[in-house]
Amino acid sequence: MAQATIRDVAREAEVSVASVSRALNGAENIRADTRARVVAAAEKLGYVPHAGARSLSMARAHAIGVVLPDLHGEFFSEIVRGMDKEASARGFHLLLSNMHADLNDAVHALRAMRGRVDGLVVMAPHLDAAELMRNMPQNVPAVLVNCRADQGTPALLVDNVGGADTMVRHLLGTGRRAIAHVTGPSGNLDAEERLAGFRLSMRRHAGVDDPLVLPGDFSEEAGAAATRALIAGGQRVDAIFAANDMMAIGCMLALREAGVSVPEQIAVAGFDDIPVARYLHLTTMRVPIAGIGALAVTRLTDQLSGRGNPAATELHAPELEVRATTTAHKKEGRTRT
Amino acid sequence: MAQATIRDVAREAEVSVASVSRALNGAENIRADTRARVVAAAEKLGYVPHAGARSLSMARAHAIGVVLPDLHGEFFSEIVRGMDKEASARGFHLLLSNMHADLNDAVHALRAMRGRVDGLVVMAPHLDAAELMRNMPQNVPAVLVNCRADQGTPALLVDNVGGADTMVRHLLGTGRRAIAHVTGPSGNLDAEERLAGFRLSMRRHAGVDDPLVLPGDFSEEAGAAATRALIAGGQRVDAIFAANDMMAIGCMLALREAGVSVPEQIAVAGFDDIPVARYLHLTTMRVPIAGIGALAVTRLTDQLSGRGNPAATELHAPELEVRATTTAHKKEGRTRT
DNA sequence: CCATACTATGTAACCGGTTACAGCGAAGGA
DNA sequence: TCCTTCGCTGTAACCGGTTACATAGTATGG
Repeated sequence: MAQATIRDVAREAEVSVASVSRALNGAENIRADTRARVVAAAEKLGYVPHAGARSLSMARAHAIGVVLPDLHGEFFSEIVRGMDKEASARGFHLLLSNMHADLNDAVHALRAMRGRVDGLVVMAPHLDAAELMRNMPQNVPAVLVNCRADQGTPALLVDNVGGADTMVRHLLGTGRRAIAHVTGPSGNLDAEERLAGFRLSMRRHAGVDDPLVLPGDFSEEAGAAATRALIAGGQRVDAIFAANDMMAIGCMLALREAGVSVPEQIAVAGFDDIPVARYLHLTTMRVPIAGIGALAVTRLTDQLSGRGNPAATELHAPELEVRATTTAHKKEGRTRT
Repeated sequence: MAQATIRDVAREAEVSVASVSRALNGAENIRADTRARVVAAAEKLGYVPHAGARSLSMARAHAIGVVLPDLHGEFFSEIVRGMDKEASARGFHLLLSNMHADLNDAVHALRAMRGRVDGLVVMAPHLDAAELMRNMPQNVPAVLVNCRADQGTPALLVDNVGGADTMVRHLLGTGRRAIAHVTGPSGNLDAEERLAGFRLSMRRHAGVDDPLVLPGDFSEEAGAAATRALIAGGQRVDAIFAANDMMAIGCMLALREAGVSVPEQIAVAGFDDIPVARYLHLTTMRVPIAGIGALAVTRLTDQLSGRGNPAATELHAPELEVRATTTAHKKEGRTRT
C-alpha cells in the first residue's frame, strides 16, 4: 500500500482536497470540527505531505543548495555545520553537492540543483570568475563564498591578504627575518591571495623583495616535502609560514624528523585554525569558518525574502592565534579552550 | 523573465513537449534532426530541466535524506564525506537534516523528507527502538546506522562491545590492572555498549566485577573533569579508557596539569580514531566512519534498485590502533601516516 | 495496389500538492 | 419576505515535467 495522498485523506474525512490542505496548513477559513475530522483522518492514514509536490506548486522548495569543492576535512565539517545550524533555524534544508576540480562537474552540479532549491551557496576557490558566472543559473539567488566573483554578486570573502600580512608582522615581531612561505595549489584563490599578502608584507615590512617561496598543495605531505627540500637545500631560514594548517603540520613533522627544534630554531605558522591546530600548539590565523557558513545562509535567506542588501560583498578578517610554535619556549603552551 | 520551461522549448523548436522530453533524455525513437532542433532551442533559451517537477512525475528524486544527531565535529565530517562520495558516484544528492536530542525534532526531520528523497540514512544513537520505528516513514527505504533498531530493518552497527573488549585486553596486555572507564552520555547507544563491553571484559579477563566507572558525556571537558575527580579522590589507577577520543584528550590535559606522566604512570586510551588522535599519539579503536557512511549509501541505493539483501544487519569491528599513550615510552611515537 | 508493420510525433492524463473562483447556506438588514 | 453579506466548502486549473496511447506517414511484402 502506497503512502496516503491528500486525496485519500479527503475521501476518508469526506471533504474536498482543498479543505484538507486548508486544515493541515492552519488556514483560518475552516470550521473547527472540519479541521478536527481532517486531522483525525490524516492521523489514521499516516498521511505525510509530499514535499516535492508542495514545492512544485508553491514554487518554493525550502531548501538551499550547497556546492563545495572537494572537501578538505575539517574545513568542510565546519562550514557545513555553520550552514546547517542557520538553515534549520530558518526552516530550510541543505542539499549537498561537491564538485571536483573539473569544470564540467561544476556545471553539472549547478544544473542539477535547479527546481530543487530556492538558492545556492557556492564555494569555488579554484574556478575563475568568467567561468563561474557563465555557469551560474540566471534566476536562482546565490551567495558566493571565497570565489573570484564579479562585482554585483553577493559574496563573502576571507581577507587572505590582510591575514598573511598579520602573520608576517607577527613573525617579524618575534625577531624572525628569514621567512619561507609554502604555497597552496596554483589556481586556488586562497593560495594565491595568501602568497600575495606574504610577498607584499615581506617587501613592505622586511624590505625583502624576493622571499623564499616553496610550492605546495595544501596537503600535509606537501608541507613535509617542502620542508625536507628546504633542509636538504641548506637554506637558512628561521620561520616557515605555510598557507594552511595541514601543510604547517607536515612542516613540523619533517622538522622533528630532521632534529630541528620548533620554535627555537625554526618557527612554524599556518592558516585556518582547524581544530587540530590547538592541540599541536600551532600559531595560525583563525578563519571563522562556521560563522561564514552561517552568514552565507543568513544572507541567502534574507535575499529570498526580500530583505537585506543582496549585492554587498563582505570581507572577513581572520584573527591571529598565537601559540607555542612561534613563541619562545616557555615550558608549555597555554591551555585555553 | 522566468526560467524557460519545457513548453517554451517546444514552442521554440516547433515540436511537442513529448519530443523535447525525448530529445533531451536520450530516447531512441526520435529523428536526429528533430533532436538537433530541440537541443538548439534549449541551448538558446538556457533551458535547465526542473528537477522537482521531474521527480514528481517519475516518483524518483535521486536524493537520499541524511538524518544525523547533533554533529560532533570530525565524526560528522567523516561520515558525510563517505556518504557524499558514494552518493555522487551513483548520481544521488544528499539532503541533510540534523536533529537535536528532542524527539519531536526527529519526527519533524523525518517527515520533512517525504517526497524529497528516495530513501533515508538515519543515525540516532540516542533514541530507543520503539520510538524510532514509530517515527520512520513506512514506505521509504531506510538504512539505520548505529541505532537501536528492530531486527528486519537494514542496519549498520559498530561492534562497540567487541571493541571495548579489545582495548581492555590490550591494556591488560601492557601490564595495567587498575583500569577506569569514562562513559559517554547516558541513553547513548555507543556509550552504553562500550561500557557494557568494558565491564564484560574486565570481569572475564581481569576478574574484576566492579571496575571504576566515571560518568562523562563525550566532551573534552567531561574527560578532564572526570580525571580531576579521579585524582582528587586519590583513587589508584594505572589506565584510563575513555569512551571516545575527545574525552581521552580531556583526560590527557588534566593529567598533564596534575603532573602525571602518560603513559608511565597512567595510560590513556580512546575510541573512534578521530583525525586529531594520530597527532596526539593516542591509542584508540579505529571506527571506519567514512567507510560506514559510504556503505550505508551503497546499501540504500542497492535496495532502491532491488539488489542486495536489504534486511541484513552488518556489524563492523573497529580496529585497535596502538600509539604512544599506552605503550612504554620509547623516545617518540611512530610517525606512520 | 492494398494490407501490414514500423517509426516519428502529438495529445492529454498523471504525479500530489495549492489556490482562485464559484457556489451554497445561514445570518442580518430593509 | 427578499436581498445582501459573510463564512465555509468544493471544483478545477496549475506548477513542470514524463509517458501511455492515438495517429499520421513511410517502408515492406504479397
